[in-house]
Amino acid sequence: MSNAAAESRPYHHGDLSRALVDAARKILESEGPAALSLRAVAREAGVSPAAPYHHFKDKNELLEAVAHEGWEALDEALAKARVSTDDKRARMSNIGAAYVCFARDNPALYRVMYDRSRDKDALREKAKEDGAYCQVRETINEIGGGHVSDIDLELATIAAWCAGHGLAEMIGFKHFAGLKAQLGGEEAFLRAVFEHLGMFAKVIDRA
Amino acid sequence: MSNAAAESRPYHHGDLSRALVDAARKILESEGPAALSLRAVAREAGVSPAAPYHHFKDKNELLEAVAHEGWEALDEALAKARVSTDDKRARMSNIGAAYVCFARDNPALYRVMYDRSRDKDALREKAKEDGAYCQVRETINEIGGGHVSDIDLELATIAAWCAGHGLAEMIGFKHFAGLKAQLGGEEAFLRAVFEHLGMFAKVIDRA
DNA sequence: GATCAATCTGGACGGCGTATAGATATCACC
DNA sequence: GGTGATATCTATACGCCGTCCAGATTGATC
Repeated sequence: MSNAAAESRPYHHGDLSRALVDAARKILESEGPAALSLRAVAREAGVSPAAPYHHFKDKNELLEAVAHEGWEALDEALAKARVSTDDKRARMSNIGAAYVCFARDNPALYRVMYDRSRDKDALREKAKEDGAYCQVRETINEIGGGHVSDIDLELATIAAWCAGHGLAEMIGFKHFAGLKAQLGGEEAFLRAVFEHLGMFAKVIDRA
Repeated sequence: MSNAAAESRPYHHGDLSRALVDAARKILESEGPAALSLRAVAREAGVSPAAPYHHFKDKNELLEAVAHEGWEALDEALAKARVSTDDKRARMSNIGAAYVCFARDNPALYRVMYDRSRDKDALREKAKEDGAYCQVRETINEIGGGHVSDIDLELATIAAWCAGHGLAEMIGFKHFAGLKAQLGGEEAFLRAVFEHLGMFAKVIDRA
């Protein structure tokens, strides 16, 4: 079932860059980040180890493409959470839960996304303009009724993002298993932690 | 200056495992995590590529030893911050700042520490018993005047840890440079974010 | 239909983690 | 104090990795 294109593939693939990104995501999901070598991706796509170099400068650029799609998927997940309710506070909580659940459900992809960000010392530019980061900021702004100063808005967004990321990285830790059971599941645990963070307390209390 | 032991070293090193860990930390600081290969560590220590295998089962076990020392250093940094003031709330804030500053000042080491934790799906055991994690919990308990329920105490500690870790991972992002300047430095930025987190609001407000 | 650029293959290079066999030093015991 | 067992280190080798290059194959252009 793997190596799908091996039989009777024409010499020119047609859309190899697309196939390579798909192959990379497939390997990422099924075998984890450690198994994600350029050669393995090429194998999965049914081409020689050197073929990817006609579509990506190097391995890093391929991973960048994978990460890019990850950010888009995250944008979508947050957008869905954002329109899930009319209650402003619940909306914020839902976004937080959606963020962490995305990381939990796509751990390898999430890892690649952040590893690429770290190398550039930046969140993806698009996320800042109109993506996930911006959605969080806009939601906080709504909660604050539009009266929040620019600097507070930025700080609150950063605080929310940091809290979400921190929780996302640790949600899988075995250490938390007992607590999750005690609270009635992972989602309940998640919201309890958010509550303890007094998430965005400064902005919310002012609203 | 590197490869210090190359000249006239006896056939038996004396304390190679110690030297290997030191070499690893040196490479980590000067060249970053990507350059940290077992072979490079052996070169730095002046031994053959196979020598480390008499002291560590594999590369992973060497990194585990490096991470272990990292956690000890973090414990120490937090302990120092914890006795820095009598004001309970300021103490919490100082611990948070100390945590993030540790990550900022030892980025490569911090990365190794967490990468090892992730592979085990757990924070280091010792941290949970009497290390950094426990120090945070104890401080939160002090703030709460000892009246905080076990479950709330655990949740608050997790919340604090997640927030600290999230901020630690992002403190270096270029995106924040303008905001840092506007607020008068990194530490001011850091405390502003903490404030927006309404850090440990639930416990603090109950105190 | 000839030419040219794009795409893919095969083979090569050095570096990696790791395994094995053999050399050498240390130490325990007679 | 010699002798052997044992711990430590070296030399060498294997397969995998990322990457590069020369050459084969293809599709597009005139």
